[in-house]
Amino acid sequence: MFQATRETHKKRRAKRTHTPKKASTPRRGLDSVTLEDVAKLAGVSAITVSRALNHPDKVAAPTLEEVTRAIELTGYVPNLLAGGLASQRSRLIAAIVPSIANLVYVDVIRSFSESLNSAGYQVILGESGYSETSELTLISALLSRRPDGILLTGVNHAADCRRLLMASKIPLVETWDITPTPLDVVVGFSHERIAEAVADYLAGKGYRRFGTVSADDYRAQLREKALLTRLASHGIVDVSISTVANPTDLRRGREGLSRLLDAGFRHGAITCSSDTLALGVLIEAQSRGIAVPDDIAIFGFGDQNLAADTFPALSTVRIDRPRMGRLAADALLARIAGKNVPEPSIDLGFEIVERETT
Amino acid sequence: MFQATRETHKKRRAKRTHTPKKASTPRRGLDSVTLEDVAKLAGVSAITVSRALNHPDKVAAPTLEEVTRAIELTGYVPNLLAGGLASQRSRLIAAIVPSIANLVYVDVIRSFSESLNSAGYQVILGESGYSETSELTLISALLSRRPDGILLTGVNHAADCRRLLMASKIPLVETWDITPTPLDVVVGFSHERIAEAVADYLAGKGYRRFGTVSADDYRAQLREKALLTRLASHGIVDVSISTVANPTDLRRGREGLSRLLDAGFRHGAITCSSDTLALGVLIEAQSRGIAVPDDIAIFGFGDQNLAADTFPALSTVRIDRPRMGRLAADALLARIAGKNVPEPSIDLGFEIVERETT
DNA sequence: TTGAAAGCGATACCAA
DNA sequence: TTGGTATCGCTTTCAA
Repeated sequence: MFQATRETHKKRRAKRTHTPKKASTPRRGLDSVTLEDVAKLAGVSAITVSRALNHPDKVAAPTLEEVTRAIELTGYVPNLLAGGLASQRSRLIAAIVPSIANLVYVDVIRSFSESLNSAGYQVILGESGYSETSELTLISALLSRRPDGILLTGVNHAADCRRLLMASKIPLVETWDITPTPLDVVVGFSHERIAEAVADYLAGKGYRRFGTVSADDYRAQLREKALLTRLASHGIVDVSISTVANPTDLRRGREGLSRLLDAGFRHGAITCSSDTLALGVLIEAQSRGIAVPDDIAIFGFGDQNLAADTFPALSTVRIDRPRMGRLAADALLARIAGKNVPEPSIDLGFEIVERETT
Repeated sequence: MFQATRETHKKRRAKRTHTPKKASTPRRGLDSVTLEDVAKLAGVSAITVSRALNHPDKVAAPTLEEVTRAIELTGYVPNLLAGGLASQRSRLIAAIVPSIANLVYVDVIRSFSESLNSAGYQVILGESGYSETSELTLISALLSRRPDGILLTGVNHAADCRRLLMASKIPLVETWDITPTPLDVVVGFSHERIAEAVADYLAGKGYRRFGTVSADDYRAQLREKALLTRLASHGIVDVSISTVANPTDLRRGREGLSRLLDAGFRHGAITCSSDTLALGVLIEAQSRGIAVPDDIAIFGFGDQNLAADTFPALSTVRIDRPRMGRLAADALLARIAGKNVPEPSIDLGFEIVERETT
């Protein structure tokens, strides 16, 4: 039966050709059923099927029912390459993260994707961090899919990236940082302000000796630098620094503490650029019989589930990552809808989570 | 200058129209430069530019150079929606994982993506695990992008999913499990055999009392069941079971041990469905002053960096996840190239990693 | 509410 | 080695 439909269809196509040639090879797989096949079966035109799918409210109820039945019967799967090309809307969102192996970024992407999925979009991920391909190459590759929107991590991008992104005119949201001059919209927080808050907090508690265990990562270093500056303004300059490679894991945290101890650090406060590192430091401390937080206090960052309630000796800075993802999605959807977001710079803020008597 | 080019182009288009109408709205953003614009500038035809991009070896060197220059000058970004539609090759691979928040799956996806990226493909991820949308919906959504290949996690799929996938005729690789009857190709290992090996190993060490801390997850439960069966064949039936929710994290591991202790477990071996859980169990044990592995021995699964060298009290089962990703990519590429993979069922195997005197 | 015709930007096929 | 022409499957615009 579909065979017959197929033939008719083929003939019509052939007729349109001025110099008819051999019929093109029959379509296979998913494209063996097209909108037109569904339309034939439902006794309507292709465009009506398209409407039934994309604007069901613009189609009469009985027609809609007929079409729906035909779609199920044929097992029709829309071709979004064709649809996207025709409509100039790919329903694709590109998201660039430093690493998908880092839970803090993944948390954001998950809530971001969730929001967008329910709005009919799919998210395609690009990893910028630890690969050899430049960010420009990555962005170009993603742009060739003609995404309707883009999520970027951070607010610092190479000049050629900025240029390309601006030229593309695609709605864009930057995350994980804040700036008064976003490319388009930004949803994030100030790493400097966080570092200052932590410095003030710990200095206020009376700590005078400090250690840091930070990942070799742009934002981690940003916080560390701001921390040192602020501590200095409190008159504190006795800070041991340990930088560890990405990705951060417990082992690196353990190593970080070992190195601080090697460098002569004994008592005081240690700030870590992630909760994973903080936990590694805690584990190393415990295995060496160092009392936490009595001998050393440990401060993390991110409020990864890890640290939150499970390890009462760890204080940390809470970032509402799911919220960042949701707000980023909302902002992007608004921009895609053509709205000019009233506030292009959204500060999520943060919260210092105290544990025990850090 | 491009402005002029634009006009010419428009006119040509208009001529082809039988009933000429208002010129269509000018293209914006990325599509403001098309293949044809580049071609004009390079003084060749569109198809030649296309060749220069996709089959540079089929284009004369001087032409290629000319075209390359024109591409740079114009900032041309190919439109893969159009290209994919015309060529029936999207250069997109869909990968479905239970969760992107679980490092073990991410490890595989990363090496998988890396291989595919260098072969000119992009990977689009779908999360099947913890969402409300059914796997069928997810697969349909991904199929509408017309991927050239698909990666699936696991070998058990609902009947309607199998049907849809078979009908799509898209090359497919299943992972994380093994079966003599894959849908297409499978790269993985036998969870049963692993569980049996662990059971034999621990029974051989003389352990007679067991506890398990397993995630509420298909493959974890598969292993647990096989473990129990095998232990029973060793005459061991004294097993306390603790099932924890996904995603597994350290807290859940701690809780798992607490529950086993509540249930009266005191000495013996504990097998965990992930290294994260195992580490949580270890941490809880240490905080309670329980000696590991003297009082209780802990066995993990996966050889997550976490456990490997950093925690010498933990034994585990090593799975070569990056290799799984690479092999999956290779198999998929072969299938896309139309080759019939000689061995459609690739067993990765595993390795028991002993630590201290478990 | 529905349909006809004209593209969307690129590639395949054949011819030159 | 290069180019003309006809699609690819769908949506837009406009008309009925």
